[in-house]
Amino acid sequence: MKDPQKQHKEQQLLGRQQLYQTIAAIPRGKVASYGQLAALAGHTGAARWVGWCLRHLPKDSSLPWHRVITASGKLAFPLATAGYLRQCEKLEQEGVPLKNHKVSMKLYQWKP
DNA sequence: CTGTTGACTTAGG
DNA sequence: ACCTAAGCCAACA
Repeated sequence: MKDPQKQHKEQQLLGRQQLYQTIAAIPRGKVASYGQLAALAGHTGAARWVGWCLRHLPKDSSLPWHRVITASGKLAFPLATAGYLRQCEKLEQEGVPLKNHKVSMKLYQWKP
């Protein structure tokens, strides 16, 4: 049995690690919103922090960052940007269709 | 320690 | 459905 304080310390030290682990757990063909991931990683309300982390993600990261979209079902990138196009491509590749630049959260949102 | 930033979210209009 | 304003949290300078 670990000390509660130590566990809390570990939770803090985890930080991005926990978030990355959560993102990696998103199954293929499903998507999750920033706020949802933040909450699952133990940082409720830190949706913008999730965005910050992804922005600082190593270029060679194997994380399925393309499965992370906004709560409204739209991609977080502005249209006609390289990031937007890449994410769109990967999502369709995994069987997640985009209707008029939007994903149907009702059908494709990951529910753990 | 204070201020700024951002691949966000929600509530109103 | 689209736009705006305010709220939110962690990392950084």
